[in-house]
Amino acid sequence: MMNQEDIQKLFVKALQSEGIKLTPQRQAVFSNIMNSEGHRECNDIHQSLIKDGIDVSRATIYRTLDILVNYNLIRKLVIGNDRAKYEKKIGKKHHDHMICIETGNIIEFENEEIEELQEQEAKKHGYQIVKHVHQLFVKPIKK
Amino acid sequence: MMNQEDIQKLFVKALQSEGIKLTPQRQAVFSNIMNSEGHRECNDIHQSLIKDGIDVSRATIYRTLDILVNYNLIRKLVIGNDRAKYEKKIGKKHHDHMICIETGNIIEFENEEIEELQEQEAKKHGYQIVKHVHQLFVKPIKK
DNA sequence: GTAAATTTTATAACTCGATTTCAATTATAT
DNA sequence: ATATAATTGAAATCGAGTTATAAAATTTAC
Repeated sequence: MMNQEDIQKLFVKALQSEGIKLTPQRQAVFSNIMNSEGHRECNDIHQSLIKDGIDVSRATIYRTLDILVNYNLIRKLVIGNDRAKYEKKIGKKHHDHMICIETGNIIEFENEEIEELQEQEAKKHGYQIVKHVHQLFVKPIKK
Repeated sequence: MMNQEDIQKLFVKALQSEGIKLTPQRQAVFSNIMNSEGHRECNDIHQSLIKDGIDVSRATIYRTLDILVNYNLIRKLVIGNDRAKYEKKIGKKHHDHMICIETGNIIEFENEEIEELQEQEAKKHGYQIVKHVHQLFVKPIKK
C-alpha cells in the first residue's frame, strides 16, 4: 500500500524527468485528482479548484494531466464523444469500464480471464499488448 | 449469405424508415462503402467518389453514414483521436480490433470466449450489453 | 540586493473533425 | 405550371483540446 508521501514523490519525480518545476498550479491539479474519487473531466477539476479559491487555467490543467498520464499516475478515459475523463491510477488495480446508457453511470469491472484471453489473442497474431480499451455500454436487466 | 440486391433493399428500407429519399448522392455513398473493404474514413470515401467523377459533399457523406450506422448497415470505429472510420457490417461476423502502434495496421479478431465472459460480467452487475468497444493497441513480438 | 535570463502561466487565438445553417437546387403534388 | 417540400453543398459554427504570446513569477548571475 502506498501512502500520500510516496505518491507525492512519484509526482515530483515525474516533473523532474520532464525537466519542469513543481509549481503551485501543478501541485494543485495533482492534489485535487489524488484526493478525489471517480472519473473527472478537466472542467470538474477546474470547478473544484475554483471552489477552493485556486484559479488555474484549463490550459494548465490539460498540460498537467498529460504529464500525469504519461507517467502512469492517472488514466485518461475517452468514452464515446464525451469529454475525456481522468481517474487516479496509482494504488488502484487495473479495471475496465461498463457505462450505463440510461444513467451515464460508470461501473468498474475487472476480469482476469478476459485479460488473459486478450493477451493470447494478440500473441496469436504475433503481437503483444501495449494498452487496451474495453468498454461495455449496458442497460439494466428488467425483472 | 446475403446478395447485393438484399443489401440494397435494407438500404432502401432504412431510408424509408427515416422518411427520406433515395437520392443519387446517398446511393453513391452507400454503394461506395458496400463495394469496398476495410476501414475507411469520410475523406477516403470522398476521394474515392471524386475519382469516379461523383462529387458529394462531406456534409452529405457524414449525414448518410450516420443513418447507415443507426440502421446497422455499417459500423463506426473511433480509434484514439483519429478520424472516425467506417466499415461495412452486414454479411460480416462480429469482430473487434487490434491496432499496431508501429504501423497503424488494423487487425480484426474474434473471440467467442471473451464475448461470453463480458456478457457474464455485465450480468454480474445487473446489466445487459447493448454494445461494446474492445481495442487492443499492440506491437509486434520481437524474435 | 538588483537586474538579467529563464520558466511558467493565463488569455485568447487557433485547430480540426464533425455538425448545423441556410440559400439554392431538385423532386413531388396539385 | 405553380406551389410545396425535401435535399444538397458551401460556409458558418461547434467544442474539446492545443498552441502562441505577452505578462508574471521564479531563478540565476553578478
